[in-house]
Amino acid sequence: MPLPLEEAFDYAVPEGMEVAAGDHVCAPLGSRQAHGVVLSVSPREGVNRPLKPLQARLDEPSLPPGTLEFVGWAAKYSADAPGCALSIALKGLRAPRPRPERKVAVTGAEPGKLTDARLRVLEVAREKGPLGAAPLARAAGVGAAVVKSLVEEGALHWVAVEKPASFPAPDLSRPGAVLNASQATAAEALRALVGGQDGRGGPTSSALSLGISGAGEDRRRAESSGFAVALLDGVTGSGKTEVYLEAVAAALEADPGAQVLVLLPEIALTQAVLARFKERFGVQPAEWHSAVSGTKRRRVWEAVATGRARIVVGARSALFLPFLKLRLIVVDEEHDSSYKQEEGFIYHARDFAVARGKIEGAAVVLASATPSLETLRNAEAGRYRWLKLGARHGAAVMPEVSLIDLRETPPERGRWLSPPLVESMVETLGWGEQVLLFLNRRGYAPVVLCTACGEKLTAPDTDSWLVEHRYTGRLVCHLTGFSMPKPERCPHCGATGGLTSIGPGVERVEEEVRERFPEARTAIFSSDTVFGAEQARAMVERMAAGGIDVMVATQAAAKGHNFPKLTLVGVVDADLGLRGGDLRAGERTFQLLAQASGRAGRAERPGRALLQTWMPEHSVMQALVTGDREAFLNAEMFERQAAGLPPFGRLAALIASGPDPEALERYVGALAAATPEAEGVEVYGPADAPLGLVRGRRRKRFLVRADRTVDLQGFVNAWRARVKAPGSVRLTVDIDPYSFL
DNA sequence: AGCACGCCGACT
DNA sequence: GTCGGCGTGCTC
Repeated sequence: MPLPLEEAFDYAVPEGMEVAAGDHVCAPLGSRQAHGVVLSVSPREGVNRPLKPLQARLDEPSLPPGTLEFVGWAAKYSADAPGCALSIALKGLRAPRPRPERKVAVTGAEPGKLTDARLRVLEVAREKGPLGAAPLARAAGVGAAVVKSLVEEGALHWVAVEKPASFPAPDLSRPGAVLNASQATAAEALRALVGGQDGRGGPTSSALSLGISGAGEDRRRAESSGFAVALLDGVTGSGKTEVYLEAVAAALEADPGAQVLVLLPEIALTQAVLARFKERFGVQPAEWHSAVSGTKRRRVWEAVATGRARIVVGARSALFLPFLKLRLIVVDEEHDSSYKQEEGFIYHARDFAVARGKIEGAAVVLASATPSLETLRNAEAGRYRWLKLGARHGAAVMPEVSLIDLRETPPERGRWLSPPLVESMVETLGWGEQVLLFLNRRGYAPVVLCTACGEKLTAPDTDSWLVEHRYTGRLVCHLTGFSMPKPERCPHCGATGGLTSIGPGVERVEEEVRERFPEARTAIFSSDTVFGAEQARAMVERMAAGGIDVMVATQAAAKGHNFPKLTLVGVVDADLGLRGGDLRAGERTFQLLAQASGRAGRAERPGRALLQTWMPEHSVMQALVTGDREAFLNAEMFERQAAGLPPFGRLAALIASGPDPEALERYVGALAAATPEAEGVEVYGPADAPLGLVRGRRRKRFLVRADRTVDLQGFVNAWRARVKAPGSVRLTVDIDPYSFL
């Protein structure tokens, strides 16, 4: 059942009902009927307890065996209920069925009187098959009344016609893009990988220690299949997309039933990306992400389950679609942290893509300009094929990156742009070129402080600062979405006029730009100013066409766009991601800044990137300046290895939360006391979670570090089973945590 | 998840 | 004295 139940339930199959694994059924559950999926059917032996009978078999496309296996694996890996994973896989079925169209068709019966008009209608209807009443009348050149009367007299009748789903087959005869030598080599390697001439049976269970082990049959299936993983590693603009499109083509050519999944970070899923697929294969790929809703969602789900949709482009949850014959998964921007689902059923789509590839016997291509340490480690160890793309496509060169030491040249009080950055902006704008100022912070100011009492404003039920948005005049909690108008007086001490905005957000930086450059045309690109793909496209087009001189942007604009006249990227606060000391801070900052810097000078003009920092000697900053990714990664790897942290060790976070502080404290204490002793495992905590209060619930947190050889999920499950949580306390397990909030 | 059961505050 | 609030527990 797609419900948060610990296990699958057993039911009796009533006489005369045929069901098989993967079939959808309706089953009694307590006092109601629930939708479920058959996991397996076996003779009723040794079941003493009475079983309720299934109520009905539902007419829906069955879940293919690979999907079923993947769902089970996913639940085990995430240490969560199987029903939670299943629920994601069935998301497409919860949408309404497309309403069949009402059309008229001939019955064969003669109408009472056969006029010319009637004759024409019947002829058209006979020739063209079922048509809507209005189109039929139009085609026959008669009024609607003629059709209506023919229906009344029984010569025509209404039929329900399913709208034909439009998932036309891709056109594989189209030529691919012209590739440079480096691209061609990589494309060839990928073609071999998915075409099967090479790499069959490649890395198996050792590839990931994702723990797909065991059952002899699975292993045989995986080994005889096309499972193999490749890392497509190339700087921004090196043309990774063209390369993996060749892998897509190869997979589709190799087998007329083959399906391909391309995963993208949600914000990268724009019309522009879909257009590239359309250009390459002549058809629009099936699209799957949170904004695809209603009947469209169901159509895509059904088309995937029946094999009609051959190319699916989607966000992380597309990984749970019921593919019949998945042969290739591409994970673009594999390092992107938005692949980590942090709420509800917790998973990392990149890791799960590799697992699904193994289960389905599909090739997996991970593409990035700044691969994650996890992936690099696998590539270095030879478990993934490592394909490196060389220089940038076309004539452009990488921008020159330099640091602005804020200790030496700080901005004036209340300003955020340092003199050297301003000077460079003057130059760039003087040449008629564009500037992108990058600050990964929405709104006007991240903190509002009362100068009378010193209180920083927070939401009533959550411990994170309220962010001031001047554009809307509201204070917003970016964690929960809570918002309120900016008050006149301090909610804490009641003083008026003491509320001060602390620190910069994109709105405030844009304000400074307007003050300094009154002539410049400015724009803010963030999720608060740009809603949806349509507006994003419009903004990108305006920038590309030169309609904006200075764009101030959050990471919403850090990737994927090509602005030929953009030659200066200024990073307002390069240190931003390094504060807070989480495991991947350095790595993430490097990735983000490398992306942002890579925006400058993509065409024939050389670009510059200026990074404002308080710690220019930090290894992240040095790596960005020297362009020595290798050295930075080596240092980072060394530190992780020494500490036994990912990718050399494994982590799990346990977060207990509840409204009653005492009950929570008692439970967490009992858990701590019950920590199992295990070789190669350390448990830290309980500590107050960094945001101790969220949505009125107190939170406490444990962190488990384990050696790679340890069964981490087994440890966590055994541990939590020792202490029963009171009803009011919830325990969330996050395997491989990314966010440390 | 949904639904029932159960135990405490504002109504007739 | 009852309606209904949601906190708690169960569903093969």
